[in-house]
Amino acid sequence: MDTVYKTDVLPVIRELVRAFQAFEQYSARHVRELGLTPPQFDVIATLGNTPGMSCKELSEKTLITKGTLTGVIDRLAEKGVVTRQERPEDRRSVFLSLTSAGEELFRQVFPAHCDYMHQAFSHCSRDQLQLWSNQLAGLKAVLNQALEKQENEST
Amino acid sequence: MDTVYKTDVLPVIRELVRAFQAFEQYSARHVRELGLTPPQFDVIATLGNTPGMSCKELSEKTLITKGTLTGVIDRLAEKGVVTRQERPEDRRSVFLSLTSAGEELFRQVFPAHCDYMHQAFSHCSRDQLQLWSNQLAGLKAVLNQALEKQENEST
DNA sequence: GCCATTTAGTACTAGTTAGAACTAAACTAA
DNA sequence: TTAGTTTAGTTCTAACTAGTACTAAATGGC
Repeated sequence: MDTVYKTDVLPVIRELVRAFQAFEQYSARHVRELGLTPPQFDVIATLGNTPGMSCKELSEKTLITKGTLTGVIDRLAEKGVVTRQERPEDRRSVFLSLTSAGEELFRQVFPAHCDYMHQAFSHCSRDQLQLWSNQLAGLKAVLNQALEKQENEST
Repeated sequence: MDTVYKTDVLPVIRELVRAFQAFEQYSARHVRELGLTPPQFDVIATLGNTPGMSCKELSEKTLITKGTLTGVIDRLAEKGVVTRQERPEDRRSVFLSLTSAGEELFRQVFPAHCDYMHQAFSHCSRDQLQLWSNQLAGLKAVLNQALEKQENEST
């Protein structure tokens, strides 16, 4: 194992942040044209093609924290695309699902956005895409490991 | 060039978002312990070791939009770590720089955070870090190219 | 059964975000 | 010069964000 110098770490971070921000800008532009915010799209995409799920489960899948999710769901409920239902088996929990208008919206918006994202990568080879997803998975794992270690140390 | 299927694109995006969020969480935890928010740290790190710069230049380097930057600078000015000065040669522009307290803070906080980030990658080889930064630069370039194309089409 | 703890979701705060409208200053072309 | 345009920064709005505190319900140990 070679020694890691600080000059090697900063470029990784800089490029990660820059790549993410480029993705965010490109993606958000289209999502906003569709009349949604990125977190709202995220929720609709996650609830689509499922019977529904709890707030907690949705939070884990979208990586939106529960405090934030309350507000996002509020606004989607106002638009009439998501409903909250009580769950008799656990009365603390809320069952979230798309309304029929929500399903309709999902069918419109989700494939359109996938196509849009797909366009950005139309000139990339499958091998390149494979390499990116593998390398990013590795980077993610390293960071999550560091995060876990940090969490254990702080207790 | 192989045909790119949609199933190849989504994993790249998912892993990019997950990797970025893992970084954000890990990094922000330390920044908050230092009494700063991530954008505030970003500004101090960018102004450190420079004579200062305009709002526009700072905005370009940190990727914080000008509207947001006004508020971030307001709060840093209240803390007494950043100052706004007029520029005689262009009275529309503002010259931002660290105060001596700001310089002091920079010298404390910047190396500490670099060390902290460095820890996360202590078990990675230099080759791995090189590969990540190269691959991320490539991914960023593809996304920025798509973004530019989009901007030209919408005019 | 009862108390302590955990869990699910909401409420609240300070700060960040993008985008659009706005003000003032600088530039540019006729 | 003078009108039109561009540029720098601020202001404003709606929405998101993490973190913390809170309420109510469920669970676990005794």
